[in-house]
Amino acid sequence: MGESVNDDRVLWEVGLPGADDLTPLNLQLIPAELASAFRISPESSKTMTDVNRASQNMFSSLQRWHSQDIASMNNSNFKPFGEERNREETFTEKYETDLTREGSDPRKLRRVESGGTEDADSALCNENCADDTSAKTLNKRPRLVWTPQLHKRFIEVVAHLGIKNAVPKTIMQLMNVEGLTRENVASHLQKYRLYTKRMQGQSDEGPYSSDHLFTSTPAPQSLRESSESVHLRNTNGHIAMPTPMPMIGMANGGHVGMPVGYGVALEAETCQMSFNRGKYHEVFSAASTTYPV
DNA sequence: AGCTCAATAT
DNA sequence: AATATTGAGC
Repeated sequence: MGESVNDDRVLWEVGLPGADDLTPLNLQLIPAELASAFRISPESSKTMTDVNRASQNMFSSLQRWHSQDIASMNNSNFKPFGEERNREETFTEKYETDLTREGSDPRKLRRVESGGTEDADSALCNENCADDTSAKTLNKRPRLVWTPQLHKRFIEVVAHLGIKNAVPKTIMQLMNVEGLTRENVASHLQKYRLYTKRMQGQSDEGPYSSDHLFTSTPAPQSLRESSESVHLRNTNGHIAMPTPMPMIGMANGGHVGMPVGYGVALEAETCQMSFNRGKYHEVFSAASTTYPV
């Protein structure tokens, strides 16, 4: 428990002290008497929320550092997420900071009930909040934007898994994208299957045959009915899909009123992939993966 | 519990 | 148009 913030983001486990061996960070490290004896001004005490937030920040900076290869892997002129660049909060930080509730996967905390904060807010809202129950409390997740980067990883993972094993949960786990839900993947997968089916019927090419988007990426061997992705697994039983990817694809469909910060798929220009007759081409325009009719 | 598919909603 | 949600059947 203590050694990982989230099952999907286990970075290290072996050789590190367990939770029981560590002093909880929300406790004062220096006894009050000792502190005053050395004129150390006491730190403000930390709540679990503070500690969790700090952990999240640390995790995120590690992931940012880690994800530079992802960013540079895409030949594009995208620069790795800059260190000094004003850092966007990750999706997880923004919506799922409360990790204190043990045993519950944070991504399942879809909506949080607000206990009795309807006083001042509801006083301010006069007309259109009757149905909306104060959007703040709903804490709704922005819709996922399947950027080319995300889609590429999706494709890679599906290819790795093979047809039989490419199910939403497994895909989600292998993609290792923070904040990505099974529902996100299921929805995308459904659409993707429809697309591939259409492609099947329309040309001689199967879905995985000549589209270099599908074949260029890692897994030629498992394309055909691989029942084992065992060789991909590491000791955890988790899969060795290396670099965790920060959630960069969240956006609000371009609607107003949403604070900028988590949308922002990389830059104004991103590379859009679209598919025609089993081939793909790249268009520079708005950013999301499309399956043209 | 989870997968898939269709229909529907946003 | 893209994604989410829901519900049914398995």
